Amino acid sequence: MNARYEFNEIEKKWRAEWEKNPINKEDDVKPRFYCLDMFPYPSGTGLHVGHWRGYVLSDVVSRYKVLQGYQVLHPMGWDAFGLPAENFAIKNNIHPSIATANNIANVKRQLHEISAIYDWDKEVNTTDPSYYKWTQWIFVQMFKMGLAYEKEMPLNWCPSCKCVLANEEATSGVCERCGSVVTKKNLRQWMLKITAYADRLLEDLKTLDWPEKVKKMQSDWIGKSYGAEVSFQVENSDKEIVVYTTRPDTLHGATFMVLAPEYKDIPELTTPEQKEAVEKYCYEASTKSSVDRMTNKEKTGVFTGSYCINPVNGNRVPIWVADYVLADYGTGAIMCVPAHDERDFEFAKKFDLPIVQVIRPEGEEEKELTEAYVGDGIIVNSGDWNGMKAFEAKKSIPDLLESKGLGKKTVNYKLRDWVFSRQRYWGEPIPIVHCEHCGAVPVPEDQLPVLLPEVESYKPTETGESPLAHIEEWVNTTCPKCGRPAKRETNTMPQWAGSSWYFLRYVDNHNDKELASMEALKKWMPVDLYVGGIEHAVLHLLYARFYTKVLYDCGVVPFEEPFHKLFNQGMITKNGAKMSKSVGNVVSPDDLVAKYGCDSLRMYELFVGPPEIDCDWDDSGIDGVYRYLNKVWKLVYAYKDAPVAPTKDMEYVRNILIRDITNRMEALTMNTVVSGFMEYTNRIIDLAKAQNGVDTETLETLIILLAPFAPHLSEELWHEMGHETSVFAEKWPVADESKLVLDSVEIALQVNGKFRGTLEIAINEEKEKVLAAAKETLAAKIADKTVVKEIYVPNKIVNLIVK
RNA sequence: GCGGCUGUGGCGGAACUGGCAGACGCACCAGACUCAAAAUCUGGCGGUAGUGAUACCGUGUGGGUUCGAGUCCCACCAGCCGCACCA
Repeated sequence: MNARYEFNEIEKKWRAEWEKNPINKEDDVKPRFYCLDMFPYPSGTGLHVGHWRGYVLSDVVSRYKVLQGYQVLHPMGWDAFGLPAENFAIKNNIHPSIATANNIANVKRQLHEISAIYDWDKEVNTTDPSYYKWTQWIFVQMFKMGLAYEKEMPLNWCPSCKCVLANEEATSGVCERCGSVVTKKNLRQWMLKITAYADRLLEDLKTLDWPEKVKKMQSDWIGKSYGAEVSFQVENSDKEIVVYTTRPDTLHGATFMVLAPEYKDIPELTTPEQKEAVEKYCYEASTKSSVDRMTNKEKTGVFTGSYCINPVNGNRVPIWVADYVLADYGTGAIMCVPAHDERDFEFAKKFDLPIVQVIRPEGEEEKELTEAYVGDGIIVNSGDWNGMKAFEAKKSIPDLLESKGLGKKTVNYKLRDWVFSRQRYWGEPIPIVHCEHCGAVPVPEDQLPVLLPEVESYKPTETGESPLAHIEEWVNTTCPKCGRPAKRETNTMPQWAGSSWYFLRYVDNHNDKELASMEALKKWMPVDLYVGGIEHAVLHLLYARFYTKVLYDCGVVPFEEPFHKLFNQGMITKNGAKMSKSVGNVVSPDDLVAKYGCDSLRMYELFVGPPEIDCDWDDSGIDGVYRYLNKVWKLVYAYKDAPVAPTKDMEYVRNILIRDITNRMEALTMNTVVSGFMEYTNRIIDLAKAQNGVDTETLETLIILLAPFAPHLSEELWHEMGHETSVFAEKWPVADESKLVLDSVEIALQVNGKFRGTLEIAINEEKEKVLAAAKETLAAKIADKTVVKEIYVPNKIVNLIVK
């Protein structure tokens, strides 16, 4: 054995060996564990130390599970459709598939350098026709189920990507990918009816072992609310306006009504005198970007000249138009109760509309409101309803209205259907043929995949037309139903399409008959641990859950939720900024591997901080773990050949090491696992020096425990200990509780709650003896005082209260 | 604006159900080895006062509960994240 830790040699050797003889063999007797990373987009920049953080974590868990006797599925693949490859293609006139293949090769090389135990036979690539055949197949099923439909409507349009965006991609009115301000464009698009699954997507969140933050973000995004639709008769007309409200208890206080500028009946509701003003207002609203509409919160609006009748008290209610009402939520019309809604209050003040208080805070007198009161209270000024408790009435009134034919109980969601088509080249073609006679016809399943054709220009157009639209020989086809000439759908799918089901494909990735066999799905799914960044809290994770539920409904998968446990690793920044090529702050793992070795970098990635918290990268800390691994090497080198019999003290340290490392592994608090290793190794070294030797079991225990973290070093040391087989064939040790019982314990001594020293006592010593000993030790501090109270917590603390 | 999370040395961070705050590591300082440096090893390392044992202060701020609070409760401040007029 070399006296020095030659990581280069060792890592090379064992990497080659593991590639020949994988440590994670197929074995149907063992229990199974599916540990999944969010698969990467194979970017030209390659991986940086931030990517490694998640991959190391999942690899450590995978190896830990192997040691615990599981058969582990830990696959990797490529989310390879998408804009960067396409933009690169436009710039350099290289086919995206070529750039993608190059990038994959590079990233794969980097992944080999962390020695993650990926099973490359399970690799998937979303751009591979044998993969996207099934992405298209799923779309066809959705079409047949009525979940995929076409619609023309104003959509989020990114002027920079020249492409429509889903609502999830346009939060805050800004393009999720490039940060451009999103505008609206009226286009015919394919939509997926994710709203049909809103309730199940919300309800099933409860069953998931996910960070509460992510669950909350999803439930907020779905945005379920309970309320009522109420019909208001328009004065001197047979028209009705239906509004949605979550506060039907305030109905008597509705003093005006506001319609969204896009509300369809506005022209008929507008009086001739108001016509010009209303048309002008609606036109201006239509030209505003959603960012303007959001940031400019100053209320604006215009009166239509018409009135409707409040159904519960017969009052005349003026009808206004204002852009603070959203056209696509609820009915696009609201009743306004300025006394009890902040926005309505502001509007009423600005346009001098009446404010009628209908809720009085309990225990307070009625008084003039200086701001909207939105809390609970007693209903007043509301006829029969007076005296009811508002928040209780809120639940019962919808039924009351329903029985009188004035409205009905309703539920609403913020979630909108998913805009699913994109006007770009590098994506899955949507497998639909448009026929003049038959309408939209899905490509028959035996003709899938619809291959992405070669194209002369990848450039997106200003008009919202896909680059595929110009390839006539591809576009022109025949209708699968009637055989007459027809045209192919030229939009492609969003990048989310391929990533919404890839976790299903890993379990049976060579299957050309179905997307995955029921048997393989039952065997592996759902994913036991899913590791990835928080940025997908709503997007990918919501879409993947939706896909899974759809596939469950068509009997293709036997479960409703794909990811049992989710772990979000924190982002790694450099100088406070997200690592990116354009900022020039990318820390590449390659150099660090060369300098310190893969094992050191793996451990440092975990040691930088709590794994779920963002942290700033600093190279200097890696010296600490590098020194630690050297220490372990020297420890084994120094003592392996002359073992001593186990001592009581050493057995204690060994078992507490096992216990703490295991507990911390289970909690995924990886930074404390590493510090635990350091702490207990220091204790082993001190003891070894004091007793002039270490027992073999202690050294071997340390080596096995360390194996998931520093696999090469551990494997080498394991063989140095004289073993012929892999350390990963060993069993993760279990702490022997009997060795953790101490004879004596050091307790803290306090006087009036202040720390005044320690005392060594026999474990579970009698109270009287401990107190006597404590008083003796503290004699000088309590000499001229009287002890008025004695507090004794067994094996922990004595606190003497003196006067 | 609403909601959530987080505030501990020069830095990253420990502290299980309230019980010796600052584990572990980085950086730094001193010493050993060396002609010297690097590497390595040993020791020190929250603040103030004192030669010293020691004393007092100290986990964002202010209150409270408790024998005892980083940990529990109330109010506030700061930072980060999410949502963005969803009626």
